[in-house]
Amino acid sequence: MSKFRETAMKSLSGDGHDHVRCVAEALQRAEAICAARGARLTKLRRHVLQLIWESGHAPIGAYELLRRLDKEHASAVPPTVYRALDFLIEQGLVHRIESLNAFVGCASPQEEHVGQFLICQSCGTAAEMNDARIDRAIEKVAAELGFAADSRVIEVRGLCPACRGAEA
Amino acid sequence: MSKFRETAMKSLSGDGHDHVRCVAEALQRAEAICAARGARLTKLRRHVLQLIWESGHAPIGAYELLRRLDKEHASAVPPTVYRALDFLIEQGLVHRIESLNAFVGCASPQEEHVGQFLICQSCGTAAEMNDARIDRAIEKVAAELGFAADSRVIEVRGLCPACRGAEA
DNA sequence: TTTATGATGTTATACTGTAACGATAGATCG
DNA sequence: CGATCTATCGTTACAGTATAACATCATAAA
Repeated sequence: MSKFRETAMKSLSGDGHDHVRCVAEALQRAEAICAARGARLTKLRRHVLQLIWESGHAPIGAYELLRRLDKEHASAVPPTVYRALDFLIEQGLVHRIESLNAFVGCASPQEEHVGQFLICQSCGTAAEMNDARIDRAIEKVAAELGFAADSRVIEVRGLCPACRGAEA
Repeated sequence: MSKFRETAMKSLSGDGHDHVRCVAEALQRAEAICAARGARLTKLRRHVLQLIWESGHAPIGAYELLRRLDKEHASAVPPTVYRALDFLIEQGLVHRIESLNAFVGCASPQEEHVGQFLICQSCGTAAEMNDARIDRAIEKVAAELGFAADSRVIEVRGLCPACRGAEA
């Protein structure tokens, strides 16, 4: 498996990635984290998180989540899903992709980190880099300008290894 | 003037920045660039660009532009302003700030560059870094993962030097 | 001057996100 | 256990962002 795929823990049949298991593990991690913090991962929130992970490492929009949620949760409306998203983001279980107005499961919710994403323009997969070198470079330049950096949005678009290969 | 201010060419009265002149120069640059390319900087497009620059280095939303445009351009509706923005972005005269759904004039439209922004959470000013070190760091990490980087969204939020000082 | 193209006008609508308030269910404490 | 308090969720309404589709107009090229 390529490093990108490993990083993205990508599914898409074959390639050694068992996405059913990947989703299950993500949900288990979430349960454990929330339990440890006394945060309430309710049925609804868990369901939204599951739908996000089932999207297969590709960011998914709030209204698409709503459509999928609706099948088992008739009363779902926009605030329903946005409130769940607010909670999940607050707990670090989900990241928002600004350039897509979409949401993706966090690959390592235990660790503090800003989200740094590689987003494939062909297959839609978003992989987290979370590389300290990028962070340091930004911090350095900001400091040179006297700017106190806080949160960051780092979203790189391009082609993942698999899609690069497929293009040739 | 701080490096940040120099970078942002910020206005806000005093501090040595003549924003009226700054706007005029930005429009002149735009005229020259479009003329050289055979691109048509029409009255409408020029007006939108002017409104963006008059916003004073703080990103401005499409609907706010629309409201301001309306005063001298009664027929303006959303497509009017979005089409003008499409043109201006295509010509590299304006950047879109993804995390704000807003638009800001490009500080150096002559040079090819991805937009790298420092955005002050207090005063709203957006300064372009456009630093090759950040670019290289991202390129390197992406390459290690086998990812072919294309466009980037780099938006750092925090406090500019002036607002840091004011907080103390 | 005709014609082709690009720019704008116009209407309608899709997509994204939030405010505000009421109802409910879980936790907490006497 | 029952009262109370608070977080969660239900519900309605609406605000904000963006585009599709087609008509009309203006400019540049032939």
